[in-house]
Parts: sequence; structure tokens; C-alpha cells
Amino acid sequence: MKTLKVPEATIIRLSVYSRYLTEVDRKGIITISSGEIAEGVGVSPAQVRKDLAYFGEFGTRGVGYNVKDLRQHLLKILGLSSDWSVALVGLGNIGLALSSFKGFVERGFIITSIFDADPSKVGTMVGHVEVMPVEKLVEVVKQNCTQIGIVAVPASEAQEIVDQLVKANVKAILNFSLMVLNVPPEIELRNVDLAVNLEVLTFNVCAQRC
Amino acid sequence: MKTLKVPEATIIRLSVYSRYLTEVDRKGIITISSGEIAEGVGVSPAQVRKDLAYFGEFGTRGVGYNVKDLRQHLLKILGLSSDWSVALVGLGNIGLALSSFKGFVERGFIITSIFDADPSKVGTMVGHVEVMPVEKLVEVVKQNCTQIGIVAVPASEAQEIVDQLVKANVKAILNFSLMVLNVPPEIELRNVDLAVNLEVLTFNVCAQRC
DNA sequence: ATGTGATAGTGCTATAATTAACATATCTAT
DNA sequence: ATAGATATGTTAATTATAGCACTATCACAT
Repeated sequence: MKTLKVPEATIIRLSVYSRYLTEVDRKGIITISSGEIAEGVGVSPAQVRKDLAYFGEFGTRGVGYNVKDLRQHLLKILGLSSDWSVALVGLGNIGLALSSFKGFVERGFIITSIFDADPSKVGTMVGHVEVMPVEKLVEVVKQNCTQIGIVAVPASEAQEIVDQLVKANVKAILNFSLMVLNVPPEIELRNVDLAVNLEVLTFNVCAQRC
Repeated sequence: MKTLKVPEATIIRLSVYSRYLTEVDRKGIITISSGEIAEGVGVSPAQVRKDLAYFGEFGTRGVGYNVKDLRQHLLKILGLSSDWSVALVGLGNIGLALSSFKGFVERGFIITSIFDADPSKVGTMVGHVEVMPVEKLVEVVKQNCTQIGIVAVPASEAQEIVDQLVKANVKAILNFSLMVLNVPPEIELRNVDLAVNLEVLTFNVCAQRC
């Protein structure tokens, strides 16, 4: 790959741009400028152009960007040109919410298997997917060639589950448990920490006053 | 406050440190070094010390940090020395998951009111809280002196809800909707974008191969 | 054709954040 | 007491990120 290193912040913004463009495209708008994108998503125009520049030239000077084109390019860059098979582990509150989260399907993330340790949940249907026991995780995930695992189990079980996912050859893991996890370096891992988000807020609220 | 500007990344890490210390404290460990904290949460020891240095001197040279002490300090810094009243708006999948999320209560975030537009949900109980119609939002949130609002409604309604929350004098808003929201500058706003997290993963997975 | 306005692309500058290195302080053992 | 080991706090250096200003290019009107 020619792009030596792209900041993660850029990737996050590209994702936001692409979703914004989906919205703009739906309105039938053909062309858009970096300034308009910037306005729409709350960043600076220079930032938009800089982010895009990591990956090539997508616009025409004096004009702007073709909405459909740029959107397609961004989706391609983000690896969203085809669907992804996702395995969801843990059907507690968070897991259940994620299982029916529209935002995933819209972007091509298809939950193809769901696992839970609780025998009373095993066998029930969530959408079109039957909940399976965690013992079957490695087998099923391998069989489906699932590349992404979502971990939404209690902290105490998280590492165990992650090890299983790695054994099942997933490439990436999204972790909702409040646990620091160890994975081989070639596996992509991201942690989503809901409480931390609130705590950044409380810190800032306090900082304003103090 | 003497600390001119603290990076947000530092705040996030402080939050992680503090939770790790809670865990360590539970094991009865009295003293801990920056290296051990670093090891435990996956950052560098220098980073830990630098982060703490923004707020003062909490350790003793040659020894390390007192676990209980440091934990208390961090909680204080993060504004968690007392509970926060939180209003949850939107009781869809995400809202429901958040309503029973243990991670919030553990850190002192108490959901004191829940609102939804769906009449069939209004009046039902979620834990000890009765779901109320959004029309009552401003009144109830004001009355409770609630300072934090969590928005988990569809994108189309998000701005409307945020405006209501602002009118009800909340200080901070955590937004789960996929919408760019406008708030007055004095209101703290954070967006949690679940799909983006997956997309950072897919980008990285693709980047490895390409 | 040609000039004018608009906007993408890009190199440079400034700012921020992380890493590394070092000096300082504490405890322990002799 | 004092030396040595250890780990903090802090300063310096490196790296990364964002912002700005300039240049090149295109479309359109004259």
C-alpha cells in the first residue's frame, strides 16, 4: 500500500463523511464541495481535503466532488464494498441491542451467528439467527468464514471468548467488555467503553466550574 | 484550575486507570508502580506518569503509588466523587441496553428518568424508573436537577430532543444517534458511533492485505 | 478564445501528543 | 550513616496531527 500511515482520526472522519454523503445523495444532490462536507459534519474544509488526499484525488478543482463517486470511493477505502460476516458473542443487554442495531446492517455488517453461555437463551431466535452455545463458536465461525467478532460478555469471560475467536480465525474484534484483552498482533482489536464516554463529559463539566 | 489544557486522550486513559485501580484494590494490593499500571492497561509507563503529572504528584519516588489514594484522586479528577443524575431519552434497543448497563451504576451514573415517544412504552417500569412521555422531559429533568442527558432516539428526532435537554439545563449530552447535533458551546457533547468502530476495523483489515 | 471566479490539491507552519532520558527522592540493607 | 536499588516527576526530543496559505485546475460567461 502506498499510503504509509493514515491517522486513525482520519479513518473515523472518512466513515463519517461517507455516511453524510449517503444522506446527501439521498436528497439527489450531485456535487458537493469540501466546505459543504465540512459544514455538514462539523470539521474544517482543509481537514476534509487533507483526509481525502491520503488516498488520491477524487474531486475536480473549481467544482467539487461528485457525491456518488466520492461515496463509493470512501466505502471502498473503508473496506465496505462487500458485506462482512459478524459473530456476536454474549446476548446480555448490550448484545441484544447490537443484534438489532440498524446501523450495522446499513453498512454491510451482517450478524451471521450469535453465541451465549446461558442454556436458556440457546436455541432461541434473534431475528433470523439461532442462538448457539459458546462451545460451538470455533466450529461455526470457521465454517462461516466470519472475519469479525463482537464481544459483549462479562469482563470475567472476555479473554476466554477472545481466545476462541482468534482460534476461529477472525481478523478483527470489537470489544464491549470492560476488560483489557490480549490478542496476537495481526488481529485488529478495538474497545468500546461506554462509561468512559460519560466520564469525559463529567470531567469537562467539572473543569468548567473549578 | 492550573492545568491549562489536558488532552482528551489523557482523560480517557485516566478513566481506564481508575477502573483498573478499582480492580487492583479489590485484590488487596496496596502499592503499584507506573510500570504495573501501564502493563495492566496497555500503555507505556511514561504515559502513565505524564498523564498523572497534569494534575499533581500522587506517588512517592522509589516506591510507587498508593492504590486507594490514587484511585480516589482519579475519581475526584474525573468528577466522580459524587453521583450524577442521568436522563435517558429513547427506549429502543440501545436505550434499553443502556438502562440496565452495570458499568454506569458502578461509576455513579444514576438514571433518574427515562423518556420515550411511544405511548405503549410510557408508564412501563424499567428497573425502578417509570417511562415518561417526552413532553414531560423539560419539566422532570429540571425538577431532578439532572445534569446529563443520554440521547438514544432515531436520527430524525435527535436534534429536537437535544434542544429540549438544553432547555432543561443539562450540562452534558451523550449522543448515540447517528446525527450531527448542534448545541450551545457551554454544553458538553459527545457522540458514540457504533458503526464507525467496526469500520475502523475493516479499514485496518483491508490495509493489511492490500 | 479568453478572462474570471471558484475550489481541489499540496507544501509549509504551528501545535499537540507521545516517547525517551534524566535528575530527584525514598526505602532498605549493611 | 551511607550506598545502592528503585521509581517518581520533569524536561527535552521526537513524532504525529491539524491548520493555513498558496498554487493549479476547471467551468462558465463574455
